[in-house]
Amino acid sequence: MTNETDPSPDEATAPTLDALIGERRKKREELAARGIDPYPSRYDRTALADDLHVRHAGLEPDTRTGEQVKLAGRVTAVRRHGKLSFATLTDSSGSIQLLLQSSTLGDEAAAVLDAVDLGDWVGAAGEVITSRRGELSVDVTVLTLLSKALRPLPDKWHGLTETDTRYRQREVDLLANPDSRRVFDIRFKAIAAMRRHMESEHFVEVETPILQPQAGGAIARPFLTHANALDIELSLRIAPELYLKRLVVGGYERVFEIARNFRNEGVSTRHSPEFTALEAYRAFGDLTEGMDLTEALVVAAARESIGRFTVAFGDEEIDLTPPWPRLQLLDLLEERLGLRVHPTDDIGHLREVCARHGVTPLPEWGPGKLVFELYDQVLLPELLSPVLVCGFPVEVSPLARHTADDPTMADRFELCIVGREFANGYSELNIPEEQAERFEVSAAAKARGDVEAHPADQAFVRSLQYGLPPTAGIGIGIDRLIMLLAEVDAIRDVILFPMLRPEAAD
RNA sequence: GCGCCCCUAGCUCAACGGUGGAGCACCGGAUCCUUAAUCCGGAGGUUGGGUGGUUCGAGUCCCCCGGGGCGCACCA
Repeated sequence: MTNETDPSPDEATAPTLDALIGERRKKREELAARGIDPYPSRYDRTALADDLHVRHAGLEPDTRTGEQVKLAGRVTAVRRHGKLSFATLTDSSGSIQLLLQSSTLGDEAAAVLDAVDLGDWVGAAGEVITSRRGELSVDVTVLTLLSKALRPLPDKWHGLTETDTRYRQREVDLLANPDSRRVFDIRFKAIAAMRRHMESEHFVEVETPILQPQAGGAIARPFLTHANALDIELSLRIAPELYLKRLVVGGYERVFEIARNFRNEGVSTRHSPEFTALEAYRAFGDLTEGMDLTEALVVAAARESIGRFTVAFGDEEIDLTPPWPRLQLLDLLEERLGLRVHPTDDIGHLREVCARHGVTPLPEWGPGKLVFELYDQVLLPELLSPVLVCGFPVEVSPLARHTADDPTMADRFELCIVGREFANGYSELNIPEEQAERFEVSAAAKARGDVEAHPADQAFVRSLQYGLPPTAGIGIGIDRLIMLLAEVDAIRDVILFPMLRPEAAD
């Protein structure tokens, strides 16, 4: 059975990665053999790296502060010089240099230093000093291993570039690539800022169903799933809108949800099947309050995530400083096209205008959709600075209230920046009969095979019959907003764990 | 869905169709103020997978499969 040419697993033909992991495992066992626990249960840190830089800025070289601190973080660099070593410790706040002298280090700490690898979590206790070259450091007397990293980290200088691995192993991306960390810091600061703003405006943050019997509130294809207990088909929500408005009916006059939405559609640089939107509803308001709130939220997000109101977009510099112009869609189109269009225009004429501007009309498009497409394909891409575009055709706004003096137009706005839509809002349609009629129209389209037509939602219509007060509603695309603020051009770069095909089993 | 491109050591990258290399990381040694430390030595490879094809010869050219990226279409 034994074949002499077959290498045994222990020999040097084992894969290199296994060898590297084996090396680190060996060091861990050696420490354990000396009675050092490689996985202690806790460490009482007293300072963060960045605190020390702030508190001890501008010290002369070779200063001893007398301040004793205990730091904890990952070892991200080691420079050994015989009896003197330097290491870089990185924690959530930043990095600081550790200075380790064999003369002042205890036996145990010296053993830890010998066995420490890049990526290990350590605790470092000692005095805050500056080195002879003037770098703020901690003169370590006790070095404690907090957790051994068995797998080697990516290149300390080049980091991790392969996008596949960056997305699949985001934790490695985050610890190896400072820019990745920067993007997500912006994301979560911006979301926190928006949440604080909503709270200061007395909005209540609520949770509505993600698993819904019928996905509504937007025009999109849902993901489908099955509930075993009830033996029913369910959809993952495409928007929280209908449930949030039902809460306004129920007396929550100001509600919002930071909602993960799911749309079973194309994946691209700007589309993720799973994305986040902030939706908010404010009773007694109309379009004006919706625009005020949208502007305030984006401004708060920018101020508290990046600390400025200018962002780069390609070669352009975009200024987000409020107030933003609020302009009528039909006026903007008139200016851009050189003629005034309206949903009551002859459909043949509108098709011709579309064709003239490079918009190919589909046969099922009504006049409102034609006007909307002129906006979407011709006007929108040219709106680089923030603009609140007001007044959209009712035909493409099935949940919005129609304008007082024009039944074919809705009191709806979109926020446009860098040629993209960032937010959408309207005065909510609260007349039950009118909502029911609009549902009938779209349900008929659905019955004809339009998979994206909005389904009729009787529970929602019944809710409106109890009375929805005049209400302003908005939705802000969080992922795209973060892309704008962080100046990245792939939506996957602002989503921690984007949807990918499963890794191969091997 | 369609088109184009990418996949080489743990990481970052080289290699005209002609013996698969380097830097970092790793291992051994030297080094008491370094900071992408340095110096000496060493080890590390099924070139994403294919007992598919062409060729005297394939990491390289062709085909199939897998994964990813970008562009177009749908969508926010």
